[in-house]
Amino acid sequence: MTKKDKAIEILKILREKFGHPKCALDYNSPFELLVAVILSAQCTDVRVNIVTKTLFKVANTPEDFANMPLLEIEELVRSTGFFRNKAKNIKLCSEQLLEKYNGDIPKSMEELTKLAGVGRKTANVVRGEIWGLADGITVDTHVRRLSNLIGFVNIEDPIKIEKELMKFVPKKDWIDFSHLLILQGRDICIARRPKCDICEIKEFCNYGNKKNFNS
DNA sequence: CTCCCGATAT
DNA sequence: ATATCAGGAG
Repeated sequence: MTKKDKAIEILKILREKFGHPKCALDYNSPFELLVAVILSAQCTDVRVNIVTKTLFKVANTPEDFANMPLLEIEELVRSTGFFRNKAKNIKLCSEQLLEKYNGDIPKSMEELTKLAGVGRKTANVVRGEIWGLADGITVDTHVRRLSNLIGFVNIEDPIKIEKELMKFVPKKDWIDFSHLLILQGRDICIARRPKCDICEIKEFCNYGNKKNFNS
């Protein structure tokens, strides 16, 4: 079975399980999504949503953050971890958006990844969510883990993983592919304790096929 | 490569 | 106690 066939089968099974996948981060504007994704680095979406619920009542535009004292932003985002970096990046990114793009979010990958705190993963998420654009595949910690366990790749670098996945995952499925692997990663293929015994895509997974690492 | 870093599950 | 959570910058 080719990797492409495997990917298509997995997509089919996970679509039946999860339906049409959507971003788990709460937001009401492209800018709010951008901030939420910056905050989501090494932090659960559940935690990010708790923080942004309060944060966006205080500030939810580039102007708001550009004018807010850094220490105040730090306190508001503290519980997401890496809070000094994240606060600094959100403020700097807001200033960059105002200076270069009149407060709007640029569409291109190149422009997005030049913004403070915005790497390839964040840019992929924003582009896919806001405009349905995908000239890349979002590779986060879940996509990386599952791609290796399933046997799609045998590397750890997210950029290289993305390039490999793009070779055989049908382009029309790039956005859903990431969403669905992330959902399966949270639900079943948990890093600490994968529930291979009840995994719906076990038969397509190198790891789950070898042995039943259950409960 | 290292550093950033709090909350949570195990 | 320790690994892990929708990573990015220097």
